[in-house]
Amino acid sequence: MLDLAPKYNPSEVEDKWYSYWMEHKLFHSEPDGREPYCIVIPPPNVTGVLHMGHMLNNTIQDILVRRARMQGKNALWVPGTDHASISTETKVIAKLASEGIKKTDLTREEFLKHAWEWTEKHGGIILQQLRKLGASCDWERTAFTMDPSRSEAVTKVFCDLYDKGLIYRGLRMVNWDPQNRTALSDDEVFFEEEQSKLYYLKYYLAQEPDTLDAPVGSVVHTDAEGRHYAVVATTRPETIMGDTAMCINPKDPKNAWLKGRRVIVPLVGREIPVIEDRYVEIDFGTGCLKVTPAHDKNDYELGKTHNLDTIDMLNEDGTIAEAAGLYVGMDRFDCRKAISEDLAKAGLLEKVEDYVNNVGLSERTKVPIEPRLSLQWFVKMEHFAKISLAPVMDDIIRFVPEKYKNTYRVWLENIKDWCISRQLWWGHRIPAYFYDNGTDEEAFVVAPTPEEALEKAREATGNPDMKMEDLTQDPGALDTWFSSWLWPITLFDGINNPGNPEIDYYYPTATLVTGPDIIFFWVARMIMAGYEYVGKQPFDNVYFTGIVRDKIGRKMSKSLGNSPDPLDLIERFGADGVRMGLMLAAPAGHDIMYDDALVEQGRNFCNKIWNAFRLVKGWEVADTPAPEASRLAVEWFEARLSDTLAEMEDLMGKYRISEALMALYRLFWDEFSSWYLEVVKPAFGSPMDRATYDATLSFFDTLLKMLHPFMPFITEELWQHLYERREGESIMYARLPEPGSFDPAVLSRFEHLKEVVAGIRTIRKQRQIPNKDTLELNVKGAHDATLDAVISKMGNIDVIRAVEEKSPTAAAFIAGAVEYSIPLEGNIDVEAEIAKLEADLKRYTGFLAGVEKKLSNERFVANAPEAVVALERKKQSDAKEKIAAIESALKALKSPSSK
RNA sequence: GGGCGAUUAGCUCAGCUGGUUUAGAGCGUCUGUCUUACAAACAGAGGGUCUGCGGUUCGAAUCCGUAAUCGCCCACCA
Repeated sequence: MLDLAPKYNPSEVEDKWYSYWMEHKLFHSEPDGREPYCIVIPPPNVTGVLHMGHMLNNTIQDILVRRARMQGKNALWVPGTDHASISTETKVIAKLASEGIKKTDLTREEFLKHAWEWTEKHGGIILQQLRKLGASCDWERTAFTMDPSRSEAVTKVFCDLYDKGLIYRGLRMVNWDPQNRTALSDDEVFFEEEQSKLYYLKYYLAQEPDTLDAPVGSVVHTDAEGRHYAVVATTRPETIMGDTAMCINPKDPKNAWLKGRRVIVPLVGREIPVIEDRYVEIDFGTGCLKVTPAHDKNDYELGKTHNLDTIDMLNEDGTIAEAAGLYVGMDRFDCRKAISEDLAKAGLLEKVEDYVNNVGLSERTKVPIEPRLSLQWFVKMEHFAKISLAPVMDDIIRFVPEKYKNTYRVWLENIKDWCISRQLWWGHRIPAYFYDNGTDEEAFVVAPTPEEALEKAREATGNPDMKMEDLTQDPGALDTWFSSWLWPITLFDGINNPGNPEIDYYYPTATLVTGPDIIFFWVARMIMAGYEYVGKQPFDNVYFTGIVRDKIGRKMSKSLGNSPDPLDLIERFGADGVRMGLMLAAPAGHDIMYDDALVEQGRNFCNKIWNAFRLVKGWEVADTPAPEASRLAVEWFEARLSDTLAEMEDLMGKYRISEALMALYRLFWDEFSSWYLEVVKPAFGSPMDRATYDATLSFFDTLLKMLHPFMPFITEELWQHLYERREGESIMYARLPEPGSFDPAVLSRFEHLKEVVAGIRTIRKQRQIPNKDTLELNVKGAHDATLDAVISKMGNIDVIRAVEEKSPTAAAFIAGAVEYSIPLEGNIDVEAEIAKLEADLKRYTGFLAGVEKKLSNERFVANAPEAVVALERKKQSDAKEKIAAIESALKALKSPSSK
């Protein structure tokens, strides 16, 4: 016996093989004459650590890449990381804060120094972790979204889009994150339900009329002194300092008495007009709306329509600004509390109700966002929407699962301009230069370098003496996604150096594997950039993974502590086991409920493969003729292998990876180990004939190749034991065989055989007959003797005899329409046998009745396709035969002679 | 408020354009077995009428309608 441990020990082989692959540069790819197959990694955050989502996502990518490689394609998987502007900057600020340093105390350069240090310290950990998983990335190509080549491209694209009129700068209502003090795009805001309050505030009339001429239906509020007021319901009383109007619906009878009047903002004392707009819902609250154009999107629109003043009363950190006049410097939420108390004291608060509303939160910091009017940079999206819709709808880019096409379409059809500027330092700096000391917001030029900017500024101003010091670069950085959307292009230098051999060869990439949560952020935008800058789709297929949840369906999160550490799992179950376990449970687009039981199954499978190999390699070989049973098993398994190869090809083409893996799992475990190996296994101590041995090794070889994309380490290890091979060779580059043709009858015959053997085993078990004891098998009916040699071996049968009638003392079972029986010493339990047969009889009679009902229906026979009718007739005759066999068995049992 | 998707064995899922057996798999369960590759295993068994209702059809898990439940996306009415 070969010296292999009885259990597979992953830790002994994983690092060894990963080093081997690296040492021989087996992951590296260069353009050549072969068909390319390229995947670009969705770059994880540079300072991130590996979590279960990455495990799933990267396992899928590795499977696809390894499979392509084994199909003879030039496979390339490009790794890299994302600078993750907001996320990283937030982390750096937190780290500095812990050292007592405030961002505002630092210059831009100082801050960036800290950020780079942080990036270098934590950066790339995640890529190291991916190696543990077995990821076959071409590490020589590791990229970073903020390295010089990528940065140059980003700047270039910004300038180009600006020149094309697709980027503009404008004053807009944007989502403002007061913690990070930056603008966010709409996609970076998520909404959460919050228990809040609805405050009803009193707005007194500015001028008390002598007589109030209120129309019918008016709801007029009058206080104890007879003064009139309107009531406004708001969730944000702290914004009243920014009120510049009150708005009613022109068709609202309740508030018609307010038309044309002016009211006084409570506490503030400012007079504001009552305006009318159909935007106001008559039935919400009191039908009166306070209008704060500087701090609400809809109010801003109202302000524009009605020419209202705008009072910006919040600072960028969310505290109350000078312009408010009151509560200056107080935090917005403290102010809400204070103001509601003050309003109550002043008798200006009518009532407070509990209210559930949706609050927009910053995706990164989770703080409530503040709609804020500010000057930002935007990408016009109409053009991009136009060029990117059709390719997905027409399946030039195939989405798996397909349902996301819809999501994509709806988003593009309602697209809004993309706010790309962030008031952050960590990121690509906006290449815009102001030349008027910041006094004129319009006085800027956009250029890739300061030198070119100066040139342009001189031209624009007609002042040839302008100096570099007169230019001020926009302090802002670009949205991270403004670099990510170029990823598949910039990895091959397709912006700086268009038409170069690499971009021509690898682009469009084959498949993008990512989560549906970034379909808008990233997938859609890559498609846009792809068409704009290369004129082609960035990828042919997009595979959307699900979310990894815990076994009761909760998202994995740090706070719940329900997220296992991937490296710990790899330690405990082996990388192959973890990969296998995850993949078994992960159909495309389905969330996966993670449970250790899954990876245990994966580990067990590794062990099964390992032990099957130990068995095979432990055999002695002799030049003897092959036994009949072995010959038949080889013929059968060859067919079975081809069958599964074809099935897997089909499933993988549809990205049904978990099903493909399951097919393979069953092939290896049930068919190969439980049947094939058991049939060909020589008696203890006996050698095996060479023909069967060679066939078995060749089967094993094919199985390892089929398994390799899913389980790279164990397959490489065993493949090495299987053959002598030269240093540098690897199963990674072995060719996956094409499915051969086979006779389906070979498979169906073997399936029947399994039924017969199972029948024999059941009888053995029921009667507690040891496997060692040989038995005689009697056959009544049209038995196909082709596989008798196998039946004999697997059932430990010494004689197979055709009989006219079953012996009265034989235990019987029916397989197909053949009655098999095993003569036994002593009496059989006639009652039990009869009961079992009668249950069968009932079942088949019922089945036959169903079939015959169909066949006797003239309309069925007339309307159904011929093949279907023929099939029903076949079912009918099969059932009849079976029933006849059962009845004859019953009759024999019931006849007095058997008692 | 709008849209999309789901509901099949204890659990996780297949079942593609309606007809291949009155529905399949893996895991789990139950019963035997330490049978020299593997107890992380072997052998055997049980388990669902396809969420409810209605319809179309010769025929429905599969198509249509409807109700319920769940999930996701978009919008965000103060």
